[in-house]
Amino acid sequence: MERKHEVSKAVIQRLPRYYRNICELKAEGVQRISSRALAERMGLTASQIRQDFNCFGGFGQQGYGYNVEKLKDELGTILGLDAGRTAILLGAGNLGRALLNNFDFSASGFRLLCAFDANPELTGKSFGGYEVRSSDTLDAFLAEHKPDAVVLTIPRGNAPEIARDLVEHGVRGLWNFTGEDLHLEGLGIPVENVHLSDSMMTLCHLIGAQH
Amino acid sequence: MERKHEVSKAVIQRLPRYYRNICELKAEGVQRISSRALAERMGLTASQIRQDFNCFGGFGQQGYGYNVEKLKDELGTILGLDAGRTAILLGAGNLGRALLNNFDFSASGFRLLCAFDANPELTGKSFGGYEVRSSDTLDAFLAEHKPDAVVLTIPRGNAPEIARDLVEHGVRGLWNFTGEDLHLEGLGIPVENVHLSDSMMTLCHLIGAQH
DNA sequence: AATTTCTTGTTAAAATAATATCAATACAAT
DNA sequence: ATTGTATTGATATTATTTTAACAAGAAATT
Repeated sequence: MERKHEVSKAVIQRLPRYYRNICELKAEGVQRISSRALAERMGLTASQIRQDFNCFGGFGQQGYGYNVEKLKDELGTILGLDAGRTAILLGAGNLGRALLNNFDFSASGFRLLCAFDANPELTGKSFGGYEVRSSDTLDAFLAEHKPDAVVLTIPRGNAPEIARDLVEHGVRGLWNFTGEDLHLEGLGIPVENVHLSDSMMTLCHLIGAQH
Repeated sequence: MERKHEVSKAVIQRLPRYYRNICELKAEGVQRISSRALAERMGLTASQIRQDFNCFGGFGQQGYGYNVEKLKDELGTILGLDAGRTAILLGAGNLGRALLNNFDFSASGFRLLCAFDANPELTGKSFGGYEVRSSDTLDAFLAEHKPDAVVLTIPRGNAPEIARDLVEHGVRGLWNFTGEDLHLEGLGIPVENVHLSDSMMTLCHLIGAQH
């Protein structure tokens, strides 16, 4: 369960995909699976799967494979999905509201507390069951509820300053949709910079690179 | 300009980020930039940037650096943004409509032609200026307009069958939001499987791994 | 109970990716 | 013009990641 050295970013980024596939297997009623079968399903090598899992201590059994139920729990714990983390959303524009209305935060390990927006017309309204509050009340809220993460859906521009301010108020992670890459690793604060267009551009390139 | 060997996936996936930063530099009025300055800005090493660019033939100049305008054009061409690719969107549910209304397809190299949905109530309506047509007319449309890519925003379930069918009708790439990973590399068809939740789960883990 | 078949965890090897180094050369300054 | 400075592209080195190999051990079979 305890990691020996530091686990590489490459491994970490494969964890959600493992988790997804294991959840699917469980839903399909599968009770056990071998690294080989999982590899075939996911398009990886069995070796890589075993080595990845072993970064966190082996939870398989020789001659048997991996118990799906146990594996799901282990991966969930490693991902911290059961750690009861909380988050708020900052910026209830089009993108922010789309997330509020449609994204399942709890499935990603976060309880979303509420949203904030500077536009007074939005104050008091709700989207997806989440209340939008005035940005004026943000600092007080942070001090009182100490959310772990902030979903940044504000327009770009002063995102870096706002991010720094949030971190100074105790925020421990950012899910950044502003389009402006934020780098707070120096402060030890993880940031996930989301750029939907990147994958579409990659696709554009790969279509051209065909044949 | 011509690549020597096969360019690795790691390099390809950095291209959109390079392109973004170069666009920002151009917007800032910067006319030239050295690999060192760009590295500092992006949090990479100068060596990596030079090696990445050189995968496609060096477009820098010794003692000078890279001309921002030229670099933008080169990266744009490599990404195929100027190749005039076309796409359609399949599935005008919440997510599909959010994309139609808000996503800038042209900035990612695609001209979106229209959307399709099986729900007759949506037929004829428009979102973000894109018309929703009946799924019944899809095959005829594919045959006539031969779009390069399909944005898959249908519910999961029969996504694999639909994907295969699209490919048989000439579609050359998929931007897949169904939640079910598709693997058509065997057919030589690139697929970008999008899982927004993956980055949020990664963040959840990283917050727990702090200190 | 003995034997065979699986399958893991671990170690070793190979492949890949990132970084450092440096000669070549363009620009800038004098 | 000459010298000094800056910076690339290429090569070499180092680090990381992936894959392969295999002993150890569990389950299934006879």
